[in-house]
Amino acid sequence: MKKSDQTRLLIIEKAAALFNKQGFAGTSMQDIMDATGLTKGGIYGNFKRDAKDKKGVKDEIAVAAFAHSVERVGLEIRQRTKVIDNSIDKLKAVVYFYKERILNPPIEGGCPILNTSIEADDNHPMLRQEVLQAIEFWHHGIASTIRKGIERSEIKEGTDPEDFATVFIGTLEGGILLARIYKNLDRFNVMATQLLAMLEDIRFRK
Amino acid sequence: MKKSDQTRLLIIEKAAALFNKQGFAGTSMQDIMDATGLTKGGIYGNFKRDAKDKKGVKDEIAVAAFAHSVERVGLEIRQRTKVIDNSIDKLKAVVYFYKERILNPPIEGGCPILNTSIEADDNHPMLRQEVLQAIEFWHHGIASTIRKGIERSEIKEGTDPEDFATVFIGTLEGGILLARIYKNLDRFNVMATQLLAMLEDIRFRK
DNA sequence: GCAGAAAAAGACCGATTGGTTTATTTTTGA
DNA sequence: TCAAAAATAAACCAATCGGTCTTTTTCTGC
Repeated sequence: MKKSDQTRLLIIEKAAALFNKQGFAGTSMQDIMDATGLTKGGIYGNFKRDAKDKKGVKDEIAVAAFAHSVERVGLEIRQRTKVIDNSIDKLKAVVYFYKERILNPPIEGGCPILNTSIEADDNHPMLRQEVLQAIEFWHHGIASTIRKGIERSEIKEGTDPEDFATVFIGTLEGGILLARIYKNLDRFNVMATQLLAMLEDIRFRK
Repeated sequence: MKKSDQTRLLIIEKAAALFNKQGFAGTSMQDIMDATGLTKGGIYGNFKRDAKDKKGVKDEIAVAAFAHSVERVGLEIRQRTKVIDNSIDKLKAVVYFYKERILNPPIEGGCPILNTSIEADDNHPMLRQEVLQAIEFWHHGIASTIRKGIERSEIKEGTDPEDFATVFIGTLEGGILLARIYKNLDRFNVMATQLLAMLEDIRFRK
C-alpha cells in the first residue's frame, strides 16, 4: 500500500467519525486537520488529484467518508450473519447487533444512514444519493434473505419480502433514533422486541 | 400585541423553517436576516434583552424555534384528534395526519423532532433537552389515550400503554425518515399499514 | 544513492462567521 | 403631543470559513 493511500484512508476514517457526529455543516476542514494531524496541504493534496469536478474537497471527503462508514458497519453485520444458516435467525442477529452496538457503534456518532439522511435530504444532493444507494442495498439484502427463507421453507409463503424489508429497516432506524436521543437502550429494546416478534410471526412451522 | 412581540414571532417562525431544513450548524445569522428582512440589530435586540446566560443568540433562537415548531405540529394534530371519540381511531388519525403532511409539512423540512434530535444528540445539549421533553410529552399523550381506551373498553386490557406508545412513535419516525430521504410516500405507507394493523390488533371487540 | 515525483507544510486569500457597539428611527405611554 | 424608551440600522470586530499556491520535505523507483 502506497503511503498516500494510507494517508487518504486516515483522512477518511477520521473524517467519517467527525461527519457522523457533527454533521457536514458542523465539521470544518480545521476539525479534520486536527483529527488527522495533517495540515491543509496534506489533506487537499490527497483529494484534489482529480480536479475534474466542480464539488469541493470537503464534499468529496464527506462522500468517501459516508461510503466508508456504511461499508464498515455492513462488514460487521455480515460477519455476524454469515455464520447463521436459518434466515429468520439471520435477521434476528441484525437486531442483536444493534442492541449491542447502538451505544458503542463501529463509527462514532451512530448509524451513518440515519445521521446523514437527515442533513442530506434537503441540503446535499450528492450525499443524499449515496444514502439512497446504501438504503437500497440494505433493503435488497434483507428482501433477498426473506426470499431465500421462503424458498427454503423457513419463512411463511405469504410474506412480502419488499414490504417486510421496509418495515424491518424503518423499525430499526426508528429505534436507533430513540436510543440515540435518550442515550439509553430502553426505547430501542421495546422496538426490538416488536421486531423480533414480527420475525417469529413469519417463521414457517411445519 | 406589542410590535416587538410581533417581530420576535416573525424571527422565530422564519428561523424555525431554516433550522428545520438546514440544521443548526447549517443556518447562519445572515440566513435569518435574509429570511426576516431584518438586520443584525433587529434580531439581536429582540433576543439579547435577557443577557444573563452564557449561550449565544443563535442558540436562543434555535431553542425558541424548535419549541414553536413542535407546538405548531402538535396543534394541528390535536385539532384532528380532538373531534374523534374512539381512542383507536384517534391514534389512527395521527397516522393519517402524517400520510397527508409528510411531503407538505406544517414546518418546512419535516418533523422537527426527527431533524433536531439527530444534530442535537451529540452537539447541542440544550436543544437535546428540548427534544427529549417534546418526545416525552408526545409519548405521555399517546400512553394516556391508550390508558383511557382500556378504561372505556375500546382497547384490549393486555395492552401496555407505555410500550405501545414507544412503538407508535418509533415506527412513525422510522417511516418519516424513509419518506424524507426517498422524497415519496411509498416506504412510509408500508410502515403506516403496519402501524394501522397493530392498532386494529389491540382494538377490543365484545 | 540519487534524481525525479509525490506528499505535506504553511503562508496567504477573500468571504463569511457570530457578535458588539453606536447612531438613528420608531413606538409607546403619560 | 412629545419626551423617554424601545427597536432597528449599519458600521465594525476578531475569528474562522473553505480553498489556493508556493515551498519544503519525504517517498519512490532506478
